Amino acid sequence: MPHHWLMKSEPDEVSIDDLARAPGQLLAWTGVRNHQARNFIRDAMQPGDGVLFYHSSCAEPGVAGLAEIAGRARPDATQFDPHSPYFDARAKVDAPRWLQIDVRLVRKTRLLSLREMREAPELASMQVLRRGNRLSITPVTDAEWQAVLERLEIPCRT
DNA sequence: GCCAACGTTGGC
DNA sequence: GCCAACGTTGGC
Repeated sequence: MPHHWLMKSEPDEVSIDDLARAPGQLLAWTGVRNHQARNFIRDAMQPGDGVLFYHSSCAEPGVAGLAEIAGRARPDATQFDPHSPYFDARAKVDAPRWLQIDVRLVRKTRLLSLREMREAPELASMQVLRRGNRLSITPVTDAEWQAVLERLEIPCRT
């Protein structure tokens, strides 16, 4: 049973256009430093899972495109890099603490703004919209996924 | 294990 | 820049 996800990225760091320009339109999703989000990568994400690529902490927050999980979880390389802002001194190569996973662009979409998402009754219970939510990766239900695609006027995949 | 202090997230 | 909300840290 495939899952769907919403993954937040600050466009100043990695935007939907960065993903579109990447070789193979594929990027490793690194820098997750929250246990719950990491556990989604480790335990639940499967190749082919749908991803709502969400721009956060920016002038126009919202869903900026569709992507898909493109590989398996593996140790996040940035945890071992002393020059990375995501360096974790407690992580060891033989005992990694954090995971990354590849994400491939499906298509860029119009921006489905946070405001529009909040106004959509079908999206009212989305985890990402819940008060106080700070998780950078949240599950998206089938119904929410369909509703987002409808709002973006994109035919649903089978 | 408790909990105050502090840091981070992220919309506005 | 503000601030609510939440996570993490570290003394006890």
